[in-house]
Amino acid sequence: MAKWLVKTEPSECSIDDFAKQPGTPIPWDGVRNYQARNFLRQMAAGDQVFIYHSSCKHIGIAGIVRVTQSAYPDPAQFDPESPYHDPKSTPEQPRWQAVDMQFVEKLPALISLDRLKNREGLDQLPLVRKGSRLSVMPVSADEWRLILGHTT
DNA sequence: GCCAACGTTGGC
DNA sequence: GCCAACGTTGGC
Repeated sequence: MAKWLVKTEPSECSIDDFAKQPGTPIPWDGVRNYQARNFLRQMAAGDQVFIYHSSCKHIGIAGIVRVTQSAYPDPAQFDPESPYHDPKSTPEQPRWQAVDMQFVEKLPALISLDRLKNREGLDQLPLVRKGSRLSVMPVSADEWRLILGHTT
């Protein structure tokens, strides 16, 4: 089972929004970057995903969700009213994908970006690489374990 | 609010 | 195909 990390602004969708509806799949939509989209396409039901809070007061990994539905065309791309509308997308040739995810757990304590940067073994994780803006990325089993492993 | 780094667009 | 201009991301 593959593992992943996704970034989100908690004002948009936070781990608490998942926690409020523990049995309900929430669409992960609005991804408008090709590299991130390609990773979305590789997600399978059952995959676990770190939720990372960005552009906020407490930056870091806040919890875990899991994929309940693999990639399907993101409806927002067809909606002229949506900020995620893409006029170059058609139902025959959709450019963008969404997946559904649902709550697994909120971490007892946020794992801060600062801590992630200082952890050995995470140098290859795009999240901590200078200038990286990738919002959906794979996490290896080793990285996953390192991230959860120690909390000091 | 600032700004470095990045991705995309479009003229040539 | 190049690359300048522009818009966005995201930490600080």
